[in-house]
Amino acid sequence: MNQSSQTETKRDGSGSIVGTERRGVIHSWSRTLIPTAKDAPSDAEAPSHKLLSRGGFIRRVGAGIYEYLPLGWRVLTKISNIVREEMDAAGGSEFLMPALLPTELLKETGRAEAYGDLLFRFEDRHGRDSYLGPTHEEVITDLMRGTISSYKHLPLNLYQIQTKYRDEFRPRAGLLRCREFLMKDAYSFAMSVEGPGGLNEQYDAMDRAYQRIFERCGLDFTRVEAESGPIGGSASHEFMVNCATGEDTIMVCPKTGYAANVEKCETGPRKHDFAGDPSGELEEVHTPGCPGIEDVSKLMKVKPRNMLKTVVFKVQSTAADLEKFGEEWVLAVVRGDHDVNEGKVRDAAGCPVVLADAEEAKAKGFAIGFVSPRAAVGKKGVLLLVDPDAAQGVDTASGKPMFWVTGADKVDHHVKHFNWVRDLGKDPVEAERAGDKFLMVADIRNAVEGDPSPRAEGVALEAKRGIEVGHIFKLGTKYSEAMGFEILDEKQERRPVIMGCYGIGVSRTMAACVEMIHDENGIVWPAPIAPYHVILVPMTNDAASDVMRVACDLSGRLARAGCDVLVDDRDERPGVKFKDADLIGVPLRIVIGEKALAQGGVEFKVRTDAGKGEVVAVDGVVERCLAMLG
RNA sequence: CGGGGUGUAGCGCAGCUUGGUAGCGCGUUUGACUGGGGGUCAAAAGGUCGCAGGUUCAAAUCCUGUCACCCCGACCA
Repeated sequence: MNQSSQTETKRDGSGSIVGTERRGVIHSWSRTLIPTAKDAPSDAEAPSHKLLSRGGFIRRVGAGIYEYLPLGWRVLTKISNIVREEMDAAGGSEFLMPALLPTELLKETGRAEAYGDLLFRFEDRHGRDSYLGPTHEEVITDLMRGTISSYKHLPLNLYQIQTKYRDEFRPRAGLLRCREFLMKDAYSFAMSVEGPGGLNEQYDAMDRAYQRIFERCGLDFTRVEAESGPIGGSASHEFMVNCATGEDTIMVCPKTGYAANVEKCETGPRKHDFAGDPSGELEEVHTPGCPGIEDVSKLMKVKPRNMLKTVVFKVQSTAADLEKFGEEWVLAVVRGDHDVNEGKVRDAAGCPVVLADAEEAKAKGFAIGFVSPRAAVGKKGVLLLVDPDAAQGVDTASGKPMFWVTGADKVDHHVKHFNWVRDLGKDPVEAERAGDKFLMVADIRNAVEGDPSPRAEGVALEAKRGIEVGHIFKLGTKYSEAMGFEILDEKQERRPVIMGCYGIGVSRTMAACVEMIHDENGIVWPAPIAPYHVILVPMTNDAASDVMRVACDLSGRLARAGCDVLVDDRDERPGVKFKDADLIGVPLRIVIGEKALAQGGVEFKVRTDAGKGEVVAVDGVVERCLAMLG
């Protein structure tokens, strides 16, 4: 086998094994597998799922598991190759790690627990605990600590394109949320954050590479600031394909271009004022079995925006930290129609926090589900954090006293007419003025549409939907410290290596592209990732005909010019071929029929144009294609 | 994990209430006619009705269990 492949290399017409110009492929529809269908499987809902299924790109094997048929694989290969080129250009080296891994690897970072049920775990026949990799930080850190021993080996950036596994509770939307999916993951290693070869430089290089990758793929995308999430680390950006059907919400400042996901998005300054007269006598209401805002809202017929939501956090830190911070609990208060943001609570409190364990909080005297801001007063070591929109004594819209409903601090009860000054247990206006360190007003909620932009005064944030296709993180030393990946620097000091990690959901990108752009006839591929650039539709498949001769000649010329060509040589009626050509979304269609051919022409049509297309001289059509494909 | 739903031919579905010969459309095969946006006619192939028990002379249909899958929610690099 080796021998024959060597021979073939020599037969390559170029006589060289490097630097040859790319030659396109020519495939016949009848000699590949493109099972198009009129009906999508009944479980397909998302447009990308329906169209990729109907077009014969993918086929479902099990929940969240898909076969990539030739058409689908061609698209994935094209995306992968763009990713490869840009990663290599940015200094990355491709390699491959296993997907099947011993769970032992996760011991040092504790991520088997952190991932929980999302991790595909099982025992092999010898009883060894194993898992299928959802990501590979531990694996590569383990590799590197056994391989790299000097700062002279750094900086480095390694990447792989590989199948990943996540045991999603609910896979959905076809390729958009799978249990098995194709992903590119890259990892960078550096000795410093700043300076040449440092993390920041590597991160910026990846940032630029990602922008080029998604531009080259022909995607309309937004780069947003993001929370780094469970992977950990210090800075992070997401690349979102702009698409109204996207699962993720991003916030955009229309003036400055600032963009962030809802979790990360800052808000501009918002005014607050606790002062204001009570809207009425404090009144207790029986709300049995209604700990949630929505239930209470329905039961009491009160709008969520008139309710105060109080969420109990526990400070998560060492005894020494406790001494320093002097607080053990954090009560975060936001308006009922807003969501508390844990990251912002952490930043405002100045220490790590976790959502309190219900039992533990109850033991401390918090009536979980029925807590009010008053619960913070009179207890030792409880910080009261209030979002500006909740810290209002007057309803700014009407000018009337603000009507608040909040918990009654006992199970199954809420109160009406809560007033900050009268009912808190201490005067918040006075407390603020005196610099009370157990009362703070700060932005602690997720941004919503209409919030003031943090970057431009008087400009409101807009909400947009997107599909996350890329994510880059500055990891820092999280993994190298946990796993003892330290090497000597030029001063002979042992230091943990500084890491970054960079992911692209390759299979998700394919689906996101279909979500982003399609029409009632089918998929519309951007040329760089289309499975074929041109589909030739001969109106007869009689091999001896002029039509077929021209089809052969044209496909050869197109391929030599670098176009991937699909020849629809099926014995089907024209209507069927046209419908299928539109469905699979090939950017250019050339119909070769006797009538036009008699005048030396063929019909040239761009996928998104209506009608038959335009008659172009056979001799000029290759150039025309190349011009259109840019 | 909570709520709802579905498993019948490759795909989409009917039949189940009221037990008795397994059906329709698309697709597939053969033949003829056709031939520029999913054609027409004729013939044919293809199903242990998710699986396992039970009731019954008889189960796709009723009962019990089980598995799988989907939708909404919760969760989510």
